[in-house]
Amino acid sequence: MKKEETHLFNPHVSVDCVLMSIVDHKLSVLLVERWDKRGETIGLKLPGGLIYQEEDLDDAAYRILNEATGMKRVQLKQFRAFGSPERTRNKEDVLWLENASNQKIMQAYQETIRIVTIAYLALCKPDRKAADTEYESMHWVPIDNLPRMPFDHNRIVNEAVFEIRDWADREPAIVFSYLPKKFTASELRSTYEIIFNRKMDVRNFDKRMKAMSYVIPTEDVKEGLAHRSPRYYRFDKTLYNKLKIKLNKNK
Amino acid sequence: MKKEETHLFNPHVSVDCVLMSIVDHKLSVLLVERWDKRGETIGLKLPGGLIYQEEDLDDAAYRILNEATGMKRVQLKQFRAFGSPERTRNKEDVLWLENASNQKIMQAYQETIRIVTIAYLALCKPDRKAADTEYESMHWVPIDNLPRMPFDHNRIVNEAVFEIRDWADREPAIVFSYLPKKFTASELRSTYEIIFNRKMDVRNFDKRMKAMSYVIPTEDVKEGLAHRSPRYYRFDKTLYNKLKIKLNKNK
DNA sequence: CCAAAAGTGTTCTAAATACACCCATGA
DNA sequence: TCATGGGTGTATTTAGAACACTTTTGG
Repeated sequence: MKKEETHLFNPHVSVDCVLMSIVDHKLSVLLVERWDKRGETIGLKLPGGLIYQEEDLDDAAYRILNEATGMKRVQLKQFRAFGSPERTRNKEDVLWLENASNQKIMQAYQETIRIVTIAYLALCKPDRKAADTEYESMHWVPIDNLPRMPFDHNRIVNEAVFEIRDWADREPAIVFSYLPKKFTASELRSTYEIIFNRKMDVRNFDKRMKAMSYVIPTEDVKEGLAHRSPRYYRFDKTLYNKLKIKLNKNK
Repeated sequence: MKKEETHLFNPHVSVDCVLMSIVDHKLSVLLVERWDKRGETIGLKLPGGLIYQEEDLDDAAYRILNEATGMKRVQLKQFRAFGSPERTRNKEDVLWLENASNQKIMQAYQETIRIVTIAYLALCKPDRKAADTEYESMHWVPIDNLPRMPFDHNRIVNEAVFEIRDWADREPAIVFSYLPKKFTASELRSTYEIIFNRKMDVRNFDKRMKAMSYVIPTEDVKEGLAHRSPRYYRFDKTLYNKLKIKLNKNK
């Protein structure tokens, strides 16, 4: 990391990012490889790390997101703090963290290691490359096939799955952060089906989609398919935000 | 505090509790007086404090709730972490905290004071007395008349107001943690009206209440009023929980 | 001409809203 | 007997769910 020498880590508070996407029609989470001192891989974990001493939590989340994926303009949502003392009981995890953050974490504690982590959530496109090298190797792992992860990362991901559904209900905009600029009706429907893990009726979904006035049909169609060419739609973020403000006024 | 000598504070993470109730028909927040070293009052703040080194966040929240109000069985919900470095820019606030926690906080930091706080929320009955003496003087303050508070407590309370409405929608049970064991239909309606800050139609609310099968009419009536005696209802928590489990299965 | 997905309406049910009058009680 | 809030039903609108067939296209 470029900033490593000019910033001091706060060894008591970390941020973990649950980046979700859909890969091979499965809701998946971005995990990064973890290495020991000799550069041997020792499993997968959520992208995350200690905050800098002078850094806001949200800023730390965006920094870590960016370091892991190169993404900058994704909408991140803080969804929960995890602070059980049990999180850091595993010495191996802590030793790894010392190594990764180039900092003696043990010394910051008189007695017990204790790190509270703030978990963030985003839905994103899966086709981004890591822009930085801290995480040379990132993997999209389907949520029904997670490895055992360090700290309480398994628990964090499980909670995040519930959270993403809630969030998609309240803020449909986040669904479009997964989709490309132009998408077909069935791509949008399939996205909802995978996030909510249930089939949705084609005609009812079509009605629902028509009710989203910020989903604009274009004149473009997707061609080269072995069936009728579907129309492309686009998400109008400006319109969405205007409507949101209007709705909030009624509250 | 009894435990002060046996537990070590973690000077990097605190918990703040937003306890809400209804006082004089206004949604109100419990604030406690803050004193300087000479015992002079220097304004109001949210009940909150540093976590113990070996204490889970939820446990810390319940401890602080209990110290402030004597309450033990209230349902607390973690709703947000606040971690801007700006929170602790005001030296006076930090000096006060050192005094209140009997601990040199400054020394725990190499450079800048930095405390991340996890905010918790509860709705409760306003008629509890403080069981402990850390907060000798607690005050219910209506949310539309908040004083300027230390750290970012004003912001925390503002966010909490949105949160309590969300929460009451998702978990109607919390509304009954404000009400006494027996309550009339109009007391329940008035509670909703005050939480959501809007009038609700009497007949529609009655229908809605009848749909809450866990709100059980009793044979008791409230007497001594200058009008028809209203029936008392009670909240059946066991039934509520059973129904909740059934509903969750459908998800 | 066949396989595969696109596109399209109606009916039913449930939930939320709007709306007004008589009743029981204590003062 | 009056003032005060208690208690009650219907009609309308809205949102969501169930449900099936024809069209377009490439192979």
